[in-house]
Amino acid sequence: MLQKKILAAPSIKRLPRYLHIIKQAQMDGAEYISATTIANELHLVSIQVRKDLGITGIIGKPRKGYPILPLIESIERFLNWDTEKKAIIVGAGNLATALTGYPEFFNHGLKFVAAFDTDTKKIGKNIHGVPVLSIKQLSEKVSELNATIAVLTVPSKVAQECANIITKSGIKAIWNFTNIKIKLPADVVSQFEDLTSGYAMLSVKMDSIHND
Amino acid sequence: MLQKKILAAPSIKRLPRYLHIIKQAQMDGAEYISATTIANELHLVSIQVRKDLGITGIIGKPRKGYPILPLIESIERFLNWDTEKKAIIVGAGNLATALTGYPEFFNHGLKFVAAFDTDTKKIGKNIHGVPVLSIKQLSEKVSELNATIAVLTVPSKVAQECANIITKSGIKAIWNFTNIKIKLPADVVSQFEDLTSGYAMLSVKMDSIHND
DNA sequence: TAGATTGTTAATCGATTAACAATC
DNA sequence: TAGATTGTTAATCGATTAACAATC
Repeated sequence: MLQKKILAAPSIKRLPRYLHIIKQAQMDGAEYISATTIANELHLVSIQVRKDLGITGIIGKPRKGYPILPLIESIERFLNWDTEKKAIIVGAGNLATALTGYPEFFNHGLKFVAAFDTDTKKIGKNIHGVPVLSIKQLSEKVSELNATIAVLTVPSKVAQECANIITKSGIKAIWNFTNIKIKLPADVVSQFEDLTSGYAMLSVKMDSIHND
Repeated sequence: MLQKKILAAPSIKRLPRYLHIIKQAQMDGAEYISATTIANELHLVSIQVRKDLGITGIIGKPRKGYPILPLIESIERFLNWDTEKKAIIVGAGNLATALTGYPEFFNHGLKFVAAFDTDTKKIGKNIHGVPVLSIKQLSEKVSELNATIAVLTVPSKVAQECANIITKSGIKAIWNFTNIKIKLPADVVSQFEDLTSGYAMLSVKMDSIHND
């Protein structure tokens, strides 16, 4: 199998933003887009965009830029956004409702197939068409539905406990929205999403303006 | 005024995680906490924690670590989490419901005072005790309520338009949850929160496991 | 005391940016 | 042609990590 090239984490995080700009250009009827155009839109420098897009292997044309169609395909392939991935969401609260209703995920292959909760008031209902089930059914349903990703949106107190249930079910990827760094077996990957870190950044930026 | 020291963005983003661990230790009755303890909990190396905590100016004790009480105070002061900040939320959808109901923000000085929307079905109601008002009232209410932060959770199509309304109201800090890089006057700070970048990271991590 | 831990200075590592020839 | 843009190699910058004396 062809070894996929390695890209630095900051570069990977920028790719979705590039993709968004490129798709907009496509909808505007463009066939090519230059690194300069993308960079200007995102307040970056063009050399950074050029370097990041190097991973795609798509050859740009001098004076025109990159051909949009293969560029989109290549970025989506790199991100594995070209294949459907079935996800469960553990904790059927407000954040789960926000995430299941966010169209960007669905558009990029992430399909929520079930939500799990302990609250009997929630079980049996559904959020954005996703059925809410008892957490006791998790393992059974994961096998049945072939889910490969678990999104964790439970209160932090039960985060580790839920993570254990998830890993027992055979799921190897956890998107963790709790503020707990959960302990996982070595073969399980996870992405820690910390909303308070963004708030910290904003607070510090606000303060620094006054101290210039 | 004493010039506040500058800390790199990655360090600032780690501070909330440290704070969380330190507060847990405090609740467990500890008076001191070492960089080693924090690092182990977060799967980091102790030198990194030590370096980051250097910004606080709190002097640690050899063999014991840092005194918890002043350490917490100092981190909170650095992040400006020790003062109340009034925020409005623009777009009263699912994400707004999740954010206004997230206790971590409230605990760190972020108080939502009003939500704004264009949907007449939402206007007049409230989300987690926060009144939903017409976006037409935004400017007036910002002055009246002394809000200093706007959290932007509207559909991307209207993101720039809403940002314009926000900046006209005099607000100088925008926490942007849309996937649009909005254009802002130079004196307005913003924090761009991109949920798809986390999804990109998770997808790539999942893929790399199989290609080892 | 021995040894765990701190704080600081230096070294390393990795990401960003610069330089520039090649191209259409 | 002139000039905007690419792709690649080299230089710079900044964050992380290492080293180590000081301390309790």
